Amino acid sequence: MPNSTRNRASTGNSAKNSEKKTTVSPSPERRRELLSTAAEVFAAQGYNATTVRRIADAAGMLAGSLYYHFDSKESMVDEILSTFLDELWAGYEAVLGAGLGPRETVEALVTESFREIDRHRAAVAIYQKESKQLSAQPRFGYLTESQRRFERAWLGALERGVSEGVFRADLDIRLAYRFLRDTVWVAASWYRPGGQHSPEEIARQYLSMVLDGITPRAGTTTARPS
Amino acid sequence: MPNSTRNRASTGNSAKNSEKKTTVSPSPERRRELLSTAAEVFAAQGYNATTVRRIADAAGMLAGSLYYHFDSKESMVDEILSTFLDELWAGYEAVLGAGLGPRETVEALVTESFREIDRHRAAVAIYQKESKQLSAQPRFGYLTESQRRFERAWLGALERGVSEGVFRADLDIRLAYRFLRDTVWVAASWYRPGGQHSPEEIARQYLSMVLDGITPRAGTTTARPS
DNA sequence: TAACCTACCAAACACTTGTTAGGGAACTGT
DNA sequence: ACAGTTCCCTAACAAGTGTTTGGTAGGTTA
Repeated sequence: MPNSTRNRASTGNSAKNSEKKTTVSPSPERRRELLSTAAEVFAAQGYNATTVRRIADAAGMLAGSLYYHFDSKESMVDEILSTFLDELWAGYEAVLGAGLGPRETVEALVTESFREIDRHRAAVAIYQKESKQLSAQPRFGYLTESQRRFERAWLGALERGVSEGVFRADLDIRLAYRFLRDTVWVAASWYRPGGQHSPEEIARQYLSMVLDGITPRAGTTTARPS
Repeated sequence: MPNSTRNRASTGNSAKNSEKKTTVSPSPERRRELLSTAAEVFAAQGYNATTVRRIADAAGMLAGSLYYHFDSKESMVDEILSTFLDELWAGYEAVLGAGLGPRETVEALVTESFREIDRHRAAVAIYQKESKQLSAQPRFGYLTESQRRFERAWLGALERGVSEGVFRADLDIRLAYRFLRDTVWVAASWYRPGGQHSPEEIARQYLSMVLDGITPRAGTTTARPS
């Protein structure tokens, strides 16, 4: 039995959102508030470990009341993840379409990623932990699709960089891709906004390590005492 | 109400295992078999999302039968994680006690980590995903303790390396630590044993990127066409 | 044959889970 | 004063959860 007529259509699948409802439509502002606290709880406890009542607690209401705003627990993560990915790809496409060189593209992608972590750290953490399980369900197919776009974008920049000589040619490029992708996004698990490092500064440090390594480059003395 | 007298004491807390039971003691071999399949399911579905009946299914028996071998679902992860950490630290301590230089220590730690991922990929994946939540419970306090040992070992090597000049001094060392730690262990999420890369080879590539970066070093021509 | 042990099954238990139905208080516009 | 809308509460539901209890087939030992 489908749900009643009171709820809005989920924004899920990050695409079409068409349904005419004249009966009831809860305010989108409250929706966003609730989604924000839900995302926080999801990120902290994990999706499956989070009960609807816990979210309601954090929001200062009872479990059933959440269903005035949302169809289901599932549609909450759906909306959290899809709105995050929409914003993420808006930023990514801006970078990819700017006609930058491969090295500058990688730099811009990394920086943009850390900005996104700064803005949506809860959503990123959820994406990190649960996307693998969620993407099995057809409803969350856009997660798999996004992952493929991701791979194409990064691999493209890396390959161009290798052929242009700005990246090393002796590396397994697929390994390098996973290396980059992981190092950037795991940061969401420890990053706390308002800390001593701005996202741009973290990006700079990460890029410095990824591009040049953690050992001193030519020109610096490699001391070897004892 | 505590559990009955039939089960063995959990090997958890990775330390003392003292209790005299003369009534019943299931064979340790079968225990290990079951723990292995349980670890596989936990790693694939997530701890909370995994039901006891699913584990029993994968083991070819009924849910209740698992309780002949184990106290609880919790004690299963406990034993999986603690035995993994025991083996891990055996390898780590061997490296740390070998009197290597800072760079060689880092290389050995990374290589050892990938070997551990090869052997215990399921346990590593579980550790990655659930340790944060689990460590909140006092039963899993050894997870937090292990994390601290981890930090000390890595930070120590990095600091020594900086003061000896083999690592760059201009990096936030704490950031570098998290960078190293994460990049190594996330590999468990995509690594499949029996693939085209041996753990040692993956370690070599990772170390090459981490130590020297993904851009060409001095001596190589940095082409810049157009 | 008898006693015993190992390793499982069958069936239920108490509890938690996501979700629904109906109602009501506060505020709005008329 | 009225109806309407928004937002939440109370109370319950069915399904699924981890766990327990008692039983039993098959092997080993005496």
